[in-house]
Amino acid sequence: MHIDGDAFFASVEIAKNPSLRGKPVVVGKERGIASAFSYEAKALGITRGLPIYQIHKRFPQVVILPGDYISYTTYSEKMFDIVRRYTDNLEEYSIDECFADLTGWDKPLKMSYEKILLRIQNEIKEELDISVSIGLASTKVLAKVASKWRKPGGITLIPDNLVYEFLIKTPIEKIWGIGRRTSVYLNKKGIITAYDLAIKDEAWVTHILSKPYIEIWKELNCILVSKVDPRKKDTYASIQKTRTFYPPTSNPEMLMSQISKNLEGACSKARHYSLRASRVAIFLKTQEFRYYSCEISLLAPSNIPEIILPIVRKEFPKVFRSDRVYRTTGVTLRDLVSGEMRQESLFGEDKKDKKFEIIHKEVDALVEKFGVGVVHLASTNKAFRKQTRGATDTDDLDRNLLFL
DNA sequence: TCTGGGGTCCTAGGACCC
DNA sequence: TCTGGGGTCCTAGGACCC
Repeated sequence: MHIDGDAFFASVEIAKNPSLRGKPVVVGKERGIASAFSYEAKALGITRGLPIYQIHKRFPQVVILPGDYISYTTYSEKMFDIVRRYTDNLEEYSIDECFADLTGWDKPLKMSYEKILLRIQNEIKEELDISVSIGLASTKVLAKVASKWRKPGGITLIPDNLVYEFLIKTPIEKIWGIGRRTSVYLNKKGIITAYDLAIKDEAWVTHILSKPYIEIWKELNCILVSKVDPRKKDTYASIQKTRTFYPPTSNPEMLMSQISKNLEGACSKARHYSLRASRVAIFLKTQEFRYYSCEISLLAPSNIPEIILPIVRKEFPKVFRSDRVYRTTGVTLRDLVSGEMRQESLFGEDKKDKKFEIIHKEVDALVEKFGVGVVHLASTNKAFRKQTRGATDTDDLDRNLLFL
């Protein structure tokens, strides 16, 4: 089974404040683009990623709200708990989607599968006042096709013997895991619908496509590749912080300062989860949306920006060129290891690390209490100043900054 | 669509080793 | 050295997802 919240963020906003029901609602004010919208807003022609200022101008009647991620998380957890009344084998796929394995539960529950889906959908509606669409099939890829079949509020079962009848009506680009690039590629090979792919033989598929797509092909043919995985995800493989700024710039100090801010943010999150990065990647994105990146191995895993920043600064010229104009910077911490640091270093950098660790314990507490940015690296200062419209260099003096 | 932010997984090719 | 064959590790980047 795959459950998908209908216009989830907007639905939660309406559940929180029912006077919004029936109105076009858009969430994403704080990001400057529409990240979710109600069906009424969709009917006006609003699409994902549409800039908020344009929505404001073109559709003044639209209610524009900032995202309230704490509420979304609460609703999400409640939704999953309702599903868990029927099976423990539930995989939380994203904030508004989950997979659950109902195999065999029809007998003990003394209900048909369809009845179970209906019950789940009703309980979510009654208790949370939000609508979901549900799909049921032999594999995750097919269950996703099913849940998308009729939105909002749909329930769709795809038994194995009817799979091809659904796939023949499904354009290949609608399949989970097949994006724009692969669709274009497959179209050129004569594959237009999901059915066209499903009926190819394995030799053809392995010759033409790589591993993830071979798995999709199997799942389209009811061969289960990806099991429902109920393990709660409690850690990260990587932590990324990025920021787009306006206007775009070629100024290396400005860019380094943005990277410094990215790094501080990423390290702060890593410390929160007791994770340390063994590698760190930085990237610059140009006006033309071209990425330039590089990756660096650290001598010892760290989550201390003061330790990592000098290393990053040394690598910065690898990605920077003064004749390019950049709009976004980003930092990714990877190869994260969890737990306390223990390893004694040969050259005693860990002593320095430990000192900063003590400082950061205090700084993290201050940030917790007073908000992001109350204490930050001097190297990040330019990036913070950038946020204030019309700021000038003399603002530094007004801010009465303390330097560590 | 002039396009935000946070993730995951996979592959090609180079460096290096025996 | 004008070089065979097999393997691992690392990095950049592609593609996709929500």
